[in-house]
Amino acid sequence: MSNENCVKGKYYITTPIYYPSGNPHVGHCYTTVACDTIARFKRMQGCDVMFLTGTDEHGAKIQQNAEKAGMSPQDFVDGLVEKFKKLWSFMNISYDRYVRTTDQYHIETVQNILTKLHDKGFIYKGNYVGKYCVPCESFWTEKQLVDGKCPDCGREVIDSKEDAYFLKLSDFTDRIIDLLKNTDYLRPETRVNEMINNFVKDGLEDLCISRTSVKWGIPFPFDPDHTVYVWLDALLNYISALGYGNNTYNDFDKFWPANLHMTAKEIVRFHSIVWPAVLMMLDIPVPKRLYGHGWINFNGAKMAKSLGNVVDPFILGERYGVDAVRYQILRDMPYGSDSNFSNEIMIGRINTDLANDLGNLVSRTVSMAEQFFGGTLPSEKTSDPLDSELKSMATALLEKVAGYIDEAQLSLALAEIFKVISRANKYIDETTPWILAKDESKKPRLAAVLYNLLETIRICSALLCPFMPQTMPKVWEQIGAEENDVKYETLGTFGVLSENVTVKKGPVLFPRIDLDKEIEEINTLVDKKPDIREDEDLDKANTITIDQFAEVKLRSGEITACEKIKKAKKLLKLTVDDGRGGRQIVSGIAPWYTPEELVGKKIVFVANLAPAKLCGETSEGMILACDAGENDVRVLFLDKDTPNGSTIR
RNA sequence: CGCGGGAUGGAGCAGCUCGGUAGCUCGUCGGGCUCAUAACCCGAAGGUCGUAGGUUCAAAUCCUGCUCCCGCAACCA
Repeated sequence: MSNENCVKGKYYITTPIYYPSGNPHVGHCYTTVACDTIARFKRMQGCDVMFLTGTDEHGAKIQQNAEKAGMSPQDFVDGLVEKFKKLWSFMNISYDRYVRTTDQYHIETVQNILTKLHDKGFIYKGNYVGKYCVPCESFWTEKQLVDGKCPDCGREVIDSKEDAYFLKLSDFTDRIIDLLKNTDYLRPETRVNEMINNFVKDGLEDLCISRTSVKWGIPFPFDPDHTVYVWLDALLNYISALGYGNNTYNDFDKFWPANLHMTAKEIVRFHSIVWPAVLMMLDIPVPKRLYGHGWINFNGAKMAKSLGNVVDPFILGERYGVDAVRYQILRDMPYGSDSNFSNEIMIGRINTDLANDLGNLVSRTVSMAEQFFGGTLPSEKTSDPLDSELKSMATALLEKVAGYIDEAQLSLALAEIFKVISRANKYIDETTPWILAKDESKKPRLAAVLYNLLETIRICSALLCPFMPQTMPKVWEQIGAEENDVKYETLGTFGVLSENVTVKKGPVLFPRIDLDKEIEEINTLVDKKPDIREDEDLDKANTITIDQFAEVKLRSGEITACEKIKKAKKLLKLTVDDGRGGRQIVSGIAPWYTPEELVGKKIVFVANLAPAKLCGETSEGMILACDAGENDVRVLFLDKDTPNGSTIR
């Protein structure tokens, strides 16, 4: 039953391909660690697993960032890919294949598919009469515009009549609705309504899939002036990496359709609508399951003792151990919704679950076997009714865990395992082995108790191995389990370890962390603020001339009136005396300033900024303010006697 | 009325589909034990289940209004 998901003997699981930007934090690790755990579990079950991850390397942003860094885009992404691979190897990610959208075979596939879709009439050339936002390099339909402005940045959009290619999504509205509503393709179910209500219900719109402004992309084979929209490029990785449309790999027939696409919730839209539609166009079956998980939230947790947060997975892994990090992020992610992360939560998990419950259980069990029997259990054993609950819980565990893993409910799988671990600790209290040890005639009973504990540990640790692949083999060494004792087939059975098993105490598996001490150390780490240097370097690399600076006209002014814009959360509407006729400036400082405290204040503003409309209000200029920490802003105020409208230089 | 999620003992959550003694983890307090990583086991305190109504013999659970939070969207000229 739990094998249903790999009856064919194969299991194909994917992470999204990551868009390499910024420093990786624990959030980035979640999807990948989750997939890794499932992949490892499936391998244990005997499935032929293909676990794919990779990077999404095209697009305007990459191009820009490369330019800023003074590198070619290819060199730039090569460097980033190394970072990712280093992280994955550090986190013990057992991916089978790593796809890059700049790989030749992927490009080949994308171009082949474009030709195919074009031939089939699903791609057509249109005269794009939509709106284009230059800074965002994005096209928008009239419907998408907000107050006639770019919905992404709010700037003016221009009419664009350039040639563009479109993907005929509109033909697939009904089939997509059917897929979302009547199959279990998209999970959790709450996302189904969200997608249908927001994007599908009113009919899908054809998707513009070409860009002429972006050079760093895959050119259309039949029109090389156009490059492919990055999302289409990216989605195709799931089949290009199997060899669809190229000759580099030859695994498509074997592994497609994918068993599970794992993604974070914000990209469910592309995976639940565009991706299946493309597959339908190609007459390829859709994947079996798309799972959109929540996010790891970093500021949701109030920090009781003002512990600074470190979210760099390398630092976390070094301090607490990679397995502990893997455990915590999987353990605390609930089905479908978001989870919180903080160093305190992490330390709590390590101390209670890993150190106190699991680590200590192994430690006390092995230790007793050594003290009472010199490490090797005798054959003669006496059972007792007291054993039955522990035994039945341990033997029933496999099926429960396998079921949860098939549903991608990793936190529940872990909870289930730790229930058994907890039961084992209780069992020790019930059976009081240290008392049995004092009575020579009770030795057979004592041997049985210890054996039952070792068996429970064997089953739990084997099931935990996909979650914590580094530490569990150390457990097996201690409890004297051979390779054959932790095979999947043995995990539903009690009594697999040799009756004369020999244990060997080893080092502490998960050291307890002293919370107060750790807080101090973490805070000194955080206090160093290493970001500043990076900023300076960036500044030095991006110098401007004095003439360029002179183009920005800064002036002084006085706020004569101020009110909140009702529709907006962050906007204040300021009336500013600029020494001339006065002007209106809209500013996003409502979270930090009330209108009352601003009236009468002298400020600095940019006088020659192009006017813009924000939430329906015109803004002629921008007032200067500075970031004052994580989530704080301070406006630059001038002395009261500063004349209005004078030039600042 | 843009879309959606949420409000349950100090913290984080489950229960709500199919109404009927409010459960789990952490924390706190008390006890037990000593094999163990000051770990483990037991017990206790602590909740009028956001608010106001309605349906019902009975509502955390169904219906309606309201308040507040959080995502998305909008938005920091």
